[in-house]
Amino acid sequence: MKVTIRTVAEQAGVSVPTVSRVFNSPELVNKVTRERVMAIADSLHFFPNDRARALRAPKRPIIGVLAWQIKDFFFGELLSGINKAAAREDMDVLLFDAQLDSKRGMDGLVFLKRQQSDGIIFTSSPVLDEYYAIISRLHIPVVLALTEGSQYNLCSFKIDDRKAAFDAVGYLVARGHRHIGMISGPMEDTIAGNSRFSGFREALRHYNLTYTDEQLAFGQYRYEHGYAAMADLLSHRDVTAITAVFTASDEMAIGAMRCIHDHGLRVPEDISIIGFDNVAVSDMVTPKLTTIMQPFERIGMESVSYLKKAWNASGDSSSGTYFLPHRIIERESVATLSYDSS
Amino acid sequence: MKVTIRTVAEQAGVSVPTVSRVFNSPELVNKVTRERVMAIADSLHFFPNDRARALRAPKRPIIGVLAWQIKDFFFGELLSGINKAAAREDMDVLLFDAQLDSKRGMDGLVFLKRQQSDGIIFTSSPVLDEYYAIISRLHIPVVLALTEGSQYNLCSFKIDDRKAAFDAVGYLVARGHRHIGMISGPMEDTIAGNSRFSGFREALRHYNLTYTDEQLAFGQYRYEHGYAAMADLLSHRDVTAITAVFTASDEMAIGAMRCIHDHGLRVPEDISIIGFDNVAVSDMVTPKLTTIMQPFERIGMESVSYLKKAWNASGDSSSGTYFLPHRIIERESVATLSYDSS
DNA sequence: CTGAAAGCGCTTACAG
DNA sequence: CTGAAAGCGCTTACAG
Repeated sequence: MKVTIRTVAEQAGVSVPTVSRVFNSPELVNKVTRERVMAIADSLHFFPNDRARALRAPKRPIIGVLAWQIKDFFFGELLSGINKAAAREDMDVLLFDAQLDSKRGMDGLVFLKRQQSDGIIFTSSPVLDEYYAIISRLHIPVVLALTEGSQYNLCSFKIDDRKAAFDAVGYLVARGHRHIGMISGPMEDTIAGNSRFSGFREALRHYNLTYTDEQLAFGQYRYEHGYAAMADLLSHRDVTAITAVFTASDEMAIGAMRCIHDHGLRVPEDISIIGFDNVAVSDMVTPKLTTIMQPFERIGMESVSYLKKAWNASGDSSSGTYFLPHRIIERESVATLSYDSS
Repeated sequence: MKVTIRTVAEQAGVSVPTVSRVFNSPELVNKVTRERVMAIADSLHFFPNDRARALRAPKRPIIGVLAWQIKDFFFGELLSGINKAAAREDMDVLLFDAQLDSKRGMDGLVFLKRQQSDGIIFTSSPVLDEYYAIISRLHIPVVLALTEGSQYNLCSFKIDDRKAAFDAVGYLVARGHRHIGMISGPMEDTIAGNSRFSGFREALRHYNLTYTDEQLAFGQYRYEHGYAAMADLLSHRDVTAITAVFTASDEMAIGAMRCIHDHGLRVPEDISIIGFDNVAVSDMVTPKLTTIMQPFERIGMESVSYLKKAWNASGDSSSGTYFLPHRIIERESVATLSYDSS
């Protein structure tokens, strides 16, 4: 029933090594034999077992990817970058979806290792001590994408979240906004939460803008959280007088825009919104969302290059955080205020 | 450098089989030995090679998934369903991204097979003869998700696209629309293109509505295609008098809504739109999109169950197309017309 | 309870 | 040009 290299050898009346050679170094085998073997292999629908082969022969490198949640809007773009780079470099990629469950994430790390990954790309979720405990025993290079772990001496590729947040506020200020609110991620999230908030806070100070707690609301990055947080912000508008809101994710920005709409106000005429991510949908909503672009595909590709370098440097791979350039994508959700309104 | 079961055995002063037992049937080995081996394995950071193991022992089934384009909005949901079901059933999943390239798709099929997939879920792209030529030699069950291949005797899980399109028109008619346009996928696409158009056409006949070529425009499912197609439809509005448009994908529907907006018209007051898919974003745009829901996660899960059944039935797996129920999700993009407007 | 032997499907020196 | 032998990392009867 099961057809292996051996079945082919028997049918063709040659030895197993000969069949192997037909597939791996055809030039070493006599033309007639080769063609006979090929024909037999074909008629038997033989496919070599790549896993058995990998046991003996040097194999294509395998990149393991740990996804925090595969459904995330940006994950597809990140993975797409990983896949493109891997295809170009003749590597295979193995994916594991943690489904937002950190226990499952830890299992995933072990799974990827046991499946012979030669390196791992760990995405988006903050590195916890429990994760690092595992990572450090893996003895294969691990690179972080869209998250950071400098305290563990891990290398990561991301944008400078703090600076990007600072720039978002700067953009708003340049357009005349002086009262700016923020919808932030949770502070426990050191990357997309805390550091984006810090950049925001720093910018307010830098530009000498007022700040009170009523200018801030929180959400877990999803649409409905953005909606609820905006409702909160709107309820304090009499005291805060905000004319613009910076949001820690595009999805929350879109929720916020809807909330504004439902309150009978308009974006950007009454309130301006600037998002964060530049996921594909931010260009599909009306008004189109002005936002901070994260180069997801590029981050995926850089992560792959890093792993490749780490293998060659075998052992002492450089650590540190590599900031890839972010950029402001100007679209339709931010209005320019005339000066006398400040 | 490389630590295998053998390294552990040597360090622990036991044989290789004993180490193997410690990991696979710990109850068979003496407690002290077991604990010593565990300790050594731990200190050496030993992880068993699951691929070598699979060569000898009965392994967890592997499901290969061929994605047509991983970035597609709905693919994440489909894959999420596959992953959940696979995790529950103790199966592993292997993913290959064709990146819209049918040559790469064919390579992917072979890749998945050679990597020892026990079954394959083939997604979304129509089955071509070249694909089937490969599929038929794989000798493992292949199930289609969101596409169809009854001419090849393949089993598939999807919704009844034709019926769903018919229902979309029915919904519009029930709300008083008599002049209905469509933005269709390409006719060469037998699933999302041709069959949805057929359902549309049939419904027009069934409800006795007029039809001319000017009521139809085409696009490749993306936002910009929807936009362009809508511009086309709008340019003939003086003759077609359409008050509603049925669209073959949500993404095109969203593009169409933007086009209407840019022409100074409003959805749904001036033109109603009904989409197809119910991807996550259709609930995030304004107006929220009324659309046909495809149960992506469920389709993913059913595909997994099918493969499981096919393995047990070993050999003669049932073929045929299984239609999962679609549903109309009523949101904000369709207006109810008063009768005298018809 | 533990080890020696055989083997999973393949590859790669080594002879001839 | 081709085969016999050894081995990749592991597991599983079979003895003892």
